[in-house]
Amino acid sequence: MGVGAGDVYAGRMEIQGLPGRLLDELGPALASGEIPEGAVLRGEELEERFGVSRTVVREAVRILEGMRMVASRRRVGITVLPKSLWDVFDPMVIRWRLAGSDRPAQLRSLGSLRVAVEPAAAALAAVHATDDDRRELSSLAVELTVAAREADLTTFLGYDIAFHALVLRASGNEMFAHLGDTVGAVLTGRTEYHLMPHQPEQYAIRLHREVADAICSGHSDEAEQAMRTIVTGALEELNQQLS
Amino acid sequence: MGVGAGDVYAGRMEIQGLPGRLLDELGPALASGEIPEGAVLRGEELEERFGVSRTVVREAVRILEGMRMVASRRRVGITVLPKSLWDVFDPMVIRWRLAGSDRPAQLRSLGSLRVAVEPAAAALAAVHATDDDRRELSSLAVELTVAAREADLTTFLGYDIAFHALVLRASGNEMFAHLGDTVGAVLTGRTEYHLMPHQPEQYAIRLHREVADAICSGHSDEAEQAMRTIVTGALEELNQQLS
DNA sequence: GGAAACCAAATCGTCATACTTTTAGCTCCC
DNA sequence: GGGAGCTAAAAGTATGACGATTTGGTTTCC
Repeated sequence: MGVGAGDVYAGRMEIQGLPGRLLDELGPALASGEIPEGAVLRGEELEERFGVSRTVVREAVRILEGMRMVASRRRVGITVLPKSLWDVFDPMVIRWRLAGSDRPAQLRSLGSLRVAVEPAAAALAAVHATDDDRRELSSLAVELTVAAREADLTTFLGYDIAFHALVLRASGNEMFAHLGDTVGAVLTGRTEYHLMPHQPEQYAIRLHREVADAICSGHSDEAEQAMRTIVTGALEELNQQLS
Repeated sequence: MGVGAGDVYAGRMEIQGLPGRLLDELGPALASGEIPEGAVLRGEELEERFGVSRTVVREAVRILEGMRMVASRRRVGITVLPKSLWDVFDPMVIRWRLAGSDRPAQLRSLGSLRVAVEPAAAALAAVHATDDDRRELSSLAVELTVAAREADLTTFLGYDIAFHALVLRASGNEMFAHLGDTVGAVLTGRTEYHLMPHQPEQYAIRLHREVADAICSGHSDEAEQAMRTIVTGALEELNQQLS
């Protein structure tokens, strides 16, 4: 059912166990700047602070190290690296930053990224989408329209996310496809923060149907243009609302 | 000296110690498909195979888990997740894939990504670049030209990487900036595999100077167009060479 | 004979501890 | 004052023990 294949691994997106819970504390603290760049933590300190064993702390720190958020050095401790080095494409990092104080910066960055990527993805999708993709896309465009008419924000959000994720996936480019979740996070964040527009909704909806139609009929340029209008519009609204 | 700030942390891109060495073995093995999707490893097995302790294996596995390449489950073992779930933006994953059997796919994906992102970055850079950025860019364009004329491939590669990284950084978008290393990896991979063109070189060089000039004089559209020509050209050549 | 409940083994998860290695920073000597 | 060497602090690694959980077979009851 639904969009993706491989639900076998669903819900496995988070790190499990105690290290996971530690990350849920540390990640946001780092992203919010509560623990600032350059700060130095000691493993033992973390053990005490969170009441977990060395093993757990070390594994959590290793993961943060994998995201290039910290570096652990002997005789020094665990240093918080400058944000410019962080793996800003890592879904966890994105979520943490969206939840924290640099949500505006994160939303702006993601907005520009969407403007760059989604039109290209739409163009590729018009060429590479499978028949199933095209069917699903049409269907989503319709359900999107219905949900919008009924002003059902939650349902609408779900379909909107699914729509954009599908376009990205249908592009046939694995890297674009991977941005599906990221875009989903943006859309969710936007809704949560009531940054959704009310007026231009209708226009945006029509553009979504346009994208779907263009992709279905293989019109690359058209799909690209319509998608570009959607995402540039979203970015402009964003910049406006973040004043 | 040179491009970036913060050389304090230079060379800290790799995971340190035994877990790092384990990753150097496991990562490529996973990326190449030598250990296929769905395969199940046992921690103890890895301990023996690499002659390291549980601690080390667990930390390495945690990192792989952070990249969503594997999932560890009780009573089951360490399962290799489908490639579609891998954090395909993680620099390590990219390097492993570029070194392994799906280099072609990886290069194609990255090629498309560049086509989407770099023109947008160039356009933004024309607006947001600092004076220093602009000076550096001009200078790089010149050195690029010189190195090309002297047919010094290694030097040329270095400047080329620096050039594209600088444009991405000067865009003022942290996510674009972060793709600098990635693009660098592509360019390096392309050179290593003798996928560099010989004939259109001159044209490409001129385009680089055009990009630099446009950015320096704040001509967004011009910069975007010239950059688009560069990257679409690169992508076409790539597709051709990978037949 | 089949289905539901149960049990046991396998494997990861966590903890505690001991030992090793690295290295920042101090001391002491020249 | 500067450099060689010492010291101690912190992470890195190894190991043993136990806990938690999931799977899959086995038993039991209808």
